[in-house]
Amino acid sequence: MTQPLAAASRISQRRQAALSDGGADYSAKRAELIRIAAIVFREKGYATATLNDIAAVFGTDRASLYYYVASKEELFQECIQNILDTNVAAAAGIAELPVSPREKLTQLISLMIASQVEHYPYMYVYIQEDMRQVVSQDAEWATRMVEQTHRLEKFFRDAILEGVADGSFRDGLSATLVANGLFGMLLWTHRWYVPGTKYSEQELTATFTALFFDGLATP
Amino acid sequence: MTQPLAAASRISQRRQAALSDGGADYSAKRAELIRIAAIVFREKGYATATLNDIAAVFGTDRASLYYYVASKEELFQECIQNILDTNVAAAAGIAELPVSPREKLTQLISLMIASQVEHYPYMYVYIQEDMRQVVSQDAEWATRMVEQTHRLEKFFRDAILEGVADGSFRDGLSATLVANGLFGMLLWTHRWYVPGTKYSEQELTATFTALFFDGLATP
DNA sequence: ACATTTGTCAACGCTCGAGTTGACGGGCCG
DNA sequence: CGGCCCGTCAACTCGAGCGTTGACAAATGT
Repeated sequence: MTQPLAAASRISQRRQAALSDGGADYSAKRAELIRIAAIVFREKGYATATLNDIAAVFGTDRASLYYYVASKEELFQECIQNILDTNVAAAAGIAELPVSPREKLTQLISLMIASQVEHYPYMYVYIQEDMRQVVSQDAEWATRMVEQTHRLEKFFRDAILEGVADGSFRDGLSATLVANGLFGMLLWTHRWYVPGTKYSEQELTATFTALFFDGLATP
Repeated sequence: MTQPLAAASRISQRRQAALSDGGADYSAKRAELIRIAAIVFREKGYATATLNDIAAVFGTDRASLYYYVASKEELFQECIQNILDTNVAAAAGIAELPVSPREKLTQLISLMIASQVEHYPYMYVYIQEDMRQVVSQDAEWATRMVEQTHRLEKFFRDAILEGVADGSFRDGLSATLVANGLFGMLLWTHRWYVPGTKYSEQELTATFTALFFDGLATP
C-alpha cells in the first residue's frame, strides 16, 4: 500500500517514521482521519470531495493531512481495503460451514446487510465508486480489489450451485444470473437505505431472504 | 435546460442561433456528440472524463464542442434526461394497462432490462452517476430527475401493493423494501452486464421474473 | 536548561481542465 | 465575383486542487 521506496518529500519521511514506530496516538488519529474521509467521500463522491473538505471536518489544515497519509488515493484505498478483505474472509468462513445451502445463503445475505449497517460510509464508498477510475497509479491494487469482489460473488454462486445439486434450489436458472440478481438486491441498498432510519437491519434481511428464496407470489 | 438568458460568450450566441433555427444537419451532429459523450462518460465516469476525451472521439477539437453545447454539465443532462423521461412515460403506460399486477410487474421488469440493453451507455450513466453531485448549477434539474426516479419506483411499488390487495402476492413484506430489492436486482446489472455478450435480454428478463415471483427454492 | 520530536500551517509550485476569444478556410447565395 | 455563414481550432485566461516546503510553537525527553 505505502511504497517503502521513493520517500521523496520531507513530510513523507516524517510520516513514514511515525508510521513505522507506530505510536498508539498517531495510529488512532490516522484511523480517525480515514473514518472522516469515508464520510466525506460518501457525501460528495471521491472525485468531487476535496482534501480541503476532509481537512475541515478533521479540524485541521489540508497540509496536515500529509502527515498521516501520502495522497488522496491512499485515503481512498484505506477506506476500501479493510472492509472488503474482512467481508471476503467472513464469507469464506460461512462457505465452509457444514450447513445447508439455504442456510449458507441466508448467512451470506445477513453478512452483507450487517456489513453495510455497521460500516456504513465505508461500504457505501466501496459499492459506489469504481476502483479502476479512482486509482490511477497502483492499478495492481485496483485489480486485487476487483478480484476480491469476484471472490465474494463466487461464494454466493457456489452456494446456489450446491443447492441446485442437492435439489433444494430449482434447476434451470443460471447460477451466475441469480447470484448477480441477489447481489444487486443487496448492494443497491446503499442508494436508498440509511442505517438507523425507518427500517431495521433485521427487517431488510428477513424481507430479502423471504423474497429471494420463496418469491413474491402467493404459494 | 439551456438558459435563454445570459447568452454571454460569442460561441454561445452562435450556438443558440444554430439551435433556434434548428437545421437538420446541426441537430444530427449535436445528437451524435451527445451519443459519444455518453459512451465516454460510461467508460471513464463523469468526473474523470474530460472534454478532450470526448472531442477526440468526436473527431474534433475541444473548443468546437461549445458550438454544440454550453458546458460539460449540459452534455451530461442531455445524456440523462431523454432516456429517463422516456422510461417514466413507458412505465406510466404499463401501470394503466388493465392487466394483472403480476403481468404489470413482468412488463416493468422487461422494460427496465430492455432499456438498459437498447440505450446502454445512457442508462449506465444514469444509474451510476449521482445527479446531485454532477450537477452543481441547476440543482432544480437534479431534483426533477430524482423525482422522476422516485416516480419510476412508485410504479413498481404500486403494482406490488395492488397484487397484495388482490391476493396474488404474499402479504407481510414491506412493499417498499420489495420494490427496492427488485429495483436493485434490475439496476445493478449495469455493473456486470454488457449487452450483446454472453446473456440475452430475454434470459435476463426470464431469470429475474422467475426469481422475483417464485423464488429460488424448489416448490 | 536544552535538544528533539510532534503536530501544525502559511505560502508556494504546478498541473490540468473548463470556458473564451478571434480568426481562418471553405462552401453557399446574391 | 464578393459577401456571408458555418464549422473549426490555436491560443489564451482562469480557477481549482494536489502535493511540497520550511518554519514555528508546544510537548516531551535528557
